Amino acid sequence: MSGLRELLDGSSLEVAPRLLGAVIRHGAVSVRLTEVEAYAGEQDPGSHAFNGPTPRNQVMFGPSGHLYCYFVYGMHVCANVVVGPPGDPAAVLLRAGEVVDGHQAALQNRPGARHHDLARGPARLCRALGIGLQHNGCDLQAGPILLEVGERHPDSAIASGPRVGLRRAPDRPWRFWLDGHPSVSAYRPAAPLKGPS
DNA sequence: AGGGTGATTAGG
DNA sequence: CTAATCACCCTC
Repeated sequence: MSGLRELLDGSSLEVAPRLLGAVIRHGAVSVRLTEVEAYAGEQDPGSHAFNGPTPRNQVMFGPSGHLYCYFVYGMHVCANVVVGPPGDPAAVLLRAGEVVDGHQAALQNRPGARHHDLARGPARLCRALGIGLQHNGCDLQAGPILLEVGERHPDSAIASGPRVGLRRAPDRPWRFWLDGHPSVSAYRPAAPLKGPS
């Protein structure tokens, strides 16, 4: 019945592109995912779980299909879908999407935003959906945040490239997006490491 | 192009 | 305890 388990079956690298077109919903607001990034847990220097379990990342070590939310840069919340079996802290970061329902409510969460900017960027996506730290660990099959299977996209519609904003492992092309979609966030390389120039 | 903001983490 | 870092957004 729930195609959700099939959707989330496999490594984060397999699941990430498959999540494009899926819908994440909270209350009145529904967002169709257009951009995601894969994180490979303890094998991935760019992952929050690279150095093993900590209080913050413990949700990623749990079962798949739950939401991992974290607070960053003093003001922003971002959200991941946990994938992989318990003990394997893999996840997919929800980077951007298009609001397909609840436009009015989303606009209240992000006053003044243009339609294609409402959920353009991981922190904006959470803001538009009203996702906060209180939703960390939420079961996406039970709510209040829900993940729903969406339309399938052919591989030819999906582009990939380097992940955004990482200083560690910036070369892995583990970011996936629907090619040409206006809600896809702009790529910015991370600031260079401090040191001799 | 630059600043804001504060939790989280590793290290002494 | 301290200091560096940070999967970002906004305004200039």
